[in-house]
Amino acid sequence: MDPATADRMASIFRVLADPTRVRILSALARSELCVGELAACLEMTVSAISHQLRLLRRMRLVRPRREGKHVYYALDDDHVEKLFHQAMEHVEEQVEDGAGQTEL
Amino acid sequence: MDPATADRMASIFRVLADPTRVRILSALARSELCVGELAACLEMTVSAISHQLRLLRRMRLVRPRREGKHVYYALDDDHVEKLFHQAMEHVEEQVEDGAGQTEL
DNA sequence: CCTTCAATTGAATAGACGCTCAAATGAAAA
DNA sequence: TTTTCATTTGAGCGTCTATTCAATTGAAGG
Repeated sequence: MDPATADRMASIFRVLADPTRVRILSALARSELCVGELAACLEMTVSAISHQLRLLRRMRLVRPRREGKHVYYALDDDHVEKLFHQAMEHVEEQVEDGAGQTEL
Repeated sequence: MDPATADRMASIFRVLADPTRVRILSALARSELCVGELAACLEMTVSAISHQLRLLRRMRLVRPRREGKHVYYALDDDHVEKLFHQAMEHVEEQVEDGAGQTEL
């Protein structure tokens, strides 16, 4: 695999390599939410969430929709949801095995 | 999703969130290779490769096999190969779309 | 036993990343 | 227009991480 392709691959995974982003996507998988709701839901600052949403927007994983003073976000990528669920199964299997630790 | 689960999910993705590790796994997907061969193949130092292999070993994604003075590595996780290929498709689609940039 | 050589390891460095805080947007309401 | 309020943005900071370099390990061969 050429380095450029490897970079793109890594970029995809890097987006999902952060607990906050994972939780955001997980929450949006249940229902559309605005920034404030997401922040409350994850018990984090609005600013922190907004920063992460910027990344997710840039990667086309979420889509914003303005409604009055609120901006509602929704998932925007089927592939990611698939990746997500497959990783979920992987995690569950690892937990059963007592394999791969959380630490890197 | 609870924070602990999100952490485990993120850990899975973090392993694949590095170009070097992606290239290592990609190379091993074609054939078993020893550390020196991998280093030559990726044009990187043996040390750098070895450090990465340690992570991959710890996560049970690769398996070492000693043969004389050489240590041969092979893939050790079906799930990862699936994740890998799905992400590959995702990358290809994004490239077509001209969507999500490599930059974060 | 001593040498050789592939691989591993540890310390150090440089760069990337996530969060916080404060300031700025911008759309809607008054 | 002016105010309000959700969201966005930029700078700063602490942390994490990938690579390098040097030293070490450990198995095979002389």
